[in-house]
Amino acid sequence: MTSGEQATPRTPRERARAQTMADITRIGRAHLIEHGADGLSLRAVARDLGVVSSAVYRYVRSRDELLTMLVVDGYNELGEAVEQAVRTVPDTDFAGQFRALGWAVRDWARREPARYGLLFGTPVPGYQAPAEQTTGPGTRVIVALIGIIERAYRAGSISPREAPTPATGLVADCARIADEFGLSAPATVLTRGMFAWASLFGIVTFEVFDQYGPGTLTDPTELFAHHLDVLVETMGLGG
Amino acid sequence: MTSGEQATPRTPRERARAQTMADITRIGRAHLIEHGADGLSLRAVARDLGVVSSAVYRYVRSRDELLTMLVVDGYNELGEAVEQAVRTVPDTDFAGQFRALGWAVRDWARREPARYGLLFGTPVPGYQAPAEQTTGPGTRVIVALIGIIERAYRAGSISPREAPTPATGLVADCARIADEFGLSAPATVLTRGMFAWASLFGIVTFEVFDQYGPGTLTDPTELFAHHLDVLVETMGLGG
DNA sequence: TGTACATCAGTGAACGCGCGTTCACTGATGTAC
DNA sequence: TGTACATCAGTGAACGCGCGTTCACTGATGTAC
Repeated sequence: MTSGEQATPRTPRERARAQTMADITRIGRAHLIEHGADGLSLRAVARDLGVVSSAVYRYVRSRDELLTMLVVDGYNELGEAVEQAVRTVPDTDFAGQFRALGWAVRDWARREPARYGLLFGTPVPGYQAPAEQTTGPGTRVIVALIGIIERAYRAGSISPREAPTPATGLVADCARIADEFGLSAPATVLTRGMFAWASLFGIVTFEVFDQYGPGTLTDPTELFAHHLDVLVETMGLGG
Repeated sequence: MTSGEQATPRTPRERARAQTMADITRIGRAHLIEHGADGLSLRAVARDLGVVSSAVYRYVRSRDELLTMLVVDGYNELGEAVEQAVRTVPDTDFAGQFRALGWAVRDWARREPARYGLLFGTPVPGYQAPAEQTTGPGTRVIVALIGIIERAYRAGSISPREAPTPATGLVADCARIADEFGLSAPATVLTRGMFAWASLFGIVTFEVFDQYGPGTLTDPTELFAHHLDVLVETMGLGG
């Protein structure tokens, strides 16, 4: 627990403040869903909160700070969902763990398309998420994915391919990352993990942003399941 | 040539009108780049055009119509770039054609991140691109991709895999699409094409929207090249 | 070739709207003695 | 336990801003005879 944070609110005032903070986040989420990141306005939030617009500044320094709160909130909710999903799969079923991760991302994205868009869609012009607050929550999915790959590799459950060979700079990047996270998996395995990572979000984005075109698919779930199968195969995670 | 269109402007007035239309598109592009889709405003375009705001309504019915113009414009420029790139590769080098397609998409996206975002990023809330105008230009990339796959299949240059097997509904979808476009490639080949399609854009989006995180990669080009290699392998296009 | 009329580009004012943010203030809640 | 002071939530007015869109208009360009 950081010293700046309050464990549990003690006084009524503190409880009220925590409640209002939660309300603001909730209302902000709703506005994000309805009007997108650009349509998110402190005045509108104040209106829904039943309070005069300037009062919101007691809780939030600026519109951008509210946006950051919602970004962090989104990353954490997604991260939670993914970690939770992976945990439900037996320890040695690595393909199953990856599939669970994939489904969790997709489910969350379909449930929360606007918030998914905020995190993985077009950057909001003029807004840059502050790294100190965003990095941790923003890396939970890739950390979970790397965890699966590393455990699978150590268990000998991954079949590395020689081809295609990553370029030398890329191999160096992988070595640095492996060092940083204490990984034993080689570059050929890690680059395929990065491929799976980017592909997964591409596949989810295509579905959530409706890029397949109308009437192309009778059941997008089937296509997603197929894509996951291909990714499992590509990563060499076996069946 | 549709009857409503003008081949070449005959009168000075017509020439001036065509010029102004082109100026509006050009200025709109610039504003899109600087302020995003939400920041695109007719008043600002008018200002840059050196004209009073209401004058723009002589050329464009509404803000949404301008947005549609820019969407179509973007799709066409990307489509042009992709088709052009594919053409430069020898007829029988199907892997090379796919790689050329991939690089063309990436190059355009990196050159035009804001317009790429308009086409493949978060949907603009409250705006729905009209299908009649968008569908044609919007499908040029996937049509080019399907073309490569189909020609490769007919030439026997694609090695189909049995596993993973697409679900029955998905197979039916593929049959319908194959029928519509006169394709002979089976579902197992087509679904991998769809995988490559979505993956490719996911990979490009990750790079353009900066999802890899700062300092992770020394040279993103190497990673992209690697990803393309993996996709070529996944599609069974050989080397 | 000249004239009368129709078409069209662009003007300027106006409508009603929502936004972020600041500031001096009131009144309630919390705390130290 | 009671009082004096400090803290804080929320008010209301104001600032200056930009937006989309409509409308009656002027003056230039195009066209039919």
